[in-house]
Amino acid sequence: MTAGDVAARAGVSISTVSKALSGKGAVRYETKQRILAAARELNFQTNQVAASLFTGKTNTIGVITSDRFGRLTVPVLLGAIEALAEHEIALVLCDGRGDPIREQYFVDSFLRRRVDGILVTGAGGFSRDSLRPDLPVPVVYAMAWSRDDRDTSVVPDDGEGARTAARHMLSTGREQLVFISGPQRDDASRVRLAATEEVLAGRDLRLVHEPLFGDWTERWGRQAIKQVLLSGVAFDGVICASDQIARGVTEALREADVDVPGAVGVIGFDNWDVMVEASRPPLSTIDMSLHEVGSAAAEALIAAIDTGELEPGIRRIDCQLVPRESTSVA
Amino acid sequence: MTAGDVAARAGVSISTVSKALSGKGAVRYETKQRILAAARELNFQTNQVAASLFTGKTNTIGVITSDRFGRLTVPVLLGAIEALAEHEIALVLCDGRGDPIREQYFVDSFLRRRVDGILVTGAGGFSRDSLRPDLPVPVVYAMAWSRDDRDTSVVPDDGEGARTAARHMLSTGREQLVFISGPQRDDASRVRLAATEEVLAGRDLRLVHEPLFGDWTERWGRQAIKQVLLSGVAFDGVICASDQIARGVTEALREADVDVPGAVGVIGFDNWDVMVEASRPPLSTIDMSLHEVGSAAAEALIAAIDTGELEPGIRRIDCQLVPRESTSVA
DNA sequence: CTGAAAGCGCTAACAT
DNA sequence: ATGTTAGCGCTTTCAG
Repeated sequence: MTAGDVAARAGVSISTVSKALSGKGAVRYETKQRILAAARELNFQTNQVAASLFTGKTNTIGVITSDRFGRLTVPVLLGAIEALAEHEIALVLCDGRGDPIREQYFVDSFLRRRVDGILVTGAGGFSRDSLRPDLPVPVVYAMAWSRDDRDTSVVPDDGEGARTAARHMLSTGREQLVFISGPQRDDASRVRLAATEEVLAGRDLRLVHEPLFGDWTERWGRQAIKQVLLSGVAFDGVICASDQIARGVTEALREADVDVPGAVGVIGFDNWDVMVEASRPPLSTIDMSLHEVGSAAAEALIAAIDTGELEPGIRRIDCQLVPRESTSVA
Repeated sequence: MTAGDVAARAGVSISTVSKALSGKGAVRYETKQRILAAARELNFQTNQVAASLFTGKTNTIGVITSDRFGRLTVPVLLGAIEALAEHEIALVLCDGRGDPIREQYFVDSFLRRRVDGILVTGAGGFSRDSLRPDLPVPVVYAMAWSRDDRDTSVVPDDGEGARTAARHMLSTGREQLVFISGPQRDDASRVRLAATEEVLAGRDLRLVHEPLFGDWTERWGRQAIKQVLLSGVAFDGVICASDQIARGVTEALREADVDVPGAVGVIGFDNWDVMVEASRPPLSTIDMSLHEVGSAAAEALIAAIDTGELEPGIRRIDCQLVPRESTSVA
């Protein structure tokens, strides 16, 4: 089933078929109808492989993920898929598992497939090595930014998100704040702490308890807040660097008969539906706009493919405050 | 950068380069080394597009998902990716959103791209319409099975999983069982209930409370078990059709001072780490072997591509009992 | 063992 | 407005 078959059936030449189907050449209306009809009858679908060989464009981009589609990666991917779909660009996916050897292998495979560009996604809150210098196609990093500043990366604006969270606490009248996060070594922890302290400092305030670093788990959230309760320090708000931690905190407070949000407000980070909605009360949180991170990264890639221009540096996407009951005021 | 450049540099013809690089023709050792060296120096990567045009194979399969990479789809996809990667097959992904029009559009796009096969994934526990009759490439359905019995589908063996759960309850000495599930209209609910009742019947037992149907949420789990507690019926085990429900149940029992697993055992379904581990106590559950569902579906597709043979019908993959504290016996 | 030649199915100048 | 032609970069007979 080739354009030749359609041509024969419509009684025209192959190039006329090409013009009619692509809409790019001048073809008489009537002829075009005849060709379209023939194509439909034969169930003809243009062979994109052949077209790509000629044009040099595959309308395909390669995506290499390093964290096995973690919870954060999936929305990013969906945002990218959606943006790409609008440009009729497909995406071939592979799982680098954060292993540079595997990554290089897949990059080669992408190059052989002549993808038009490469998108690299990773877990949030981490930087990563550049994929490879001198790649013949544009590359954009999403979530995990490249440490090479000639590369282009798109990430959520973590710092601003954390500042928004802190401001929200203050604006709901809470000034005795506690900060609980994941591992101290994670960039996300440090950035969010710094942002929190910055906002407090702007009001001549400080955290009432030294920042608590642990894991990104509910269990740690429970444990950390118990520690704070035991310390006896007075507090009326808890800023958590993830929804899982916030849920653990909320649960432990509930069990200690501390009223949330009455006595203590709690805010999380992520807007992860499962955590946020199942929590009692539902959690206020910061949404990282992951979908938009993905679509912005894809748009940048598409633009780079079209124009050859790719602005280097890190682009930060705004986070959104999502207020729910855990910080509401009576 | 083409095979011609490599040929020139190595002082041989293009066809010799092709043979040397593909390893398919007879080339003198020494010549081959020279060609390999030239290719390396020029950073040459075979143009797969051109190769595909000739061979008619793209080593690519199309994946169309209907539930936007839900929690269940991701592991399936990873299983498939892994299996495909071993055969150097790439996967192009698109998101049908369960919309037949979109799906047909993407199928056409796959056909134009000359994918070698199509994998259709969906949410678990549902059947779905066949993609399209008379597709020129093999199609395999994963998780959501096709209602057309000429199609090939791979799904977790839900029924057997539920029977395993019920048997586990009995074997840990619990006979007064309650069953809590999601919506009654979902196949998953009905299959799991039937399986549970079947196992009980085999021991001349029945559920001590009529089965409870609601949503797949923690909230529903809490609410349902409260209802059971209020009814005053004596029970020593709760079979939940999802981990989220099980977590809600466990939480509510804890708050009602019912000891789990001492007084009541609780088992879930899914083995969703976040739910299962954060629960107090950690949940026993049924693992649906999603990774294997994905890899089995991919293997079937690969075999079909190679041989043209695709055994129709529904293949069920075994589920695994994962015992944890919520059903342990002292 | 190596090379010349004929396409794979399409697109885009360039004629007509 | 339509057709002719010359490739895109590769693989694979088929000669030498």
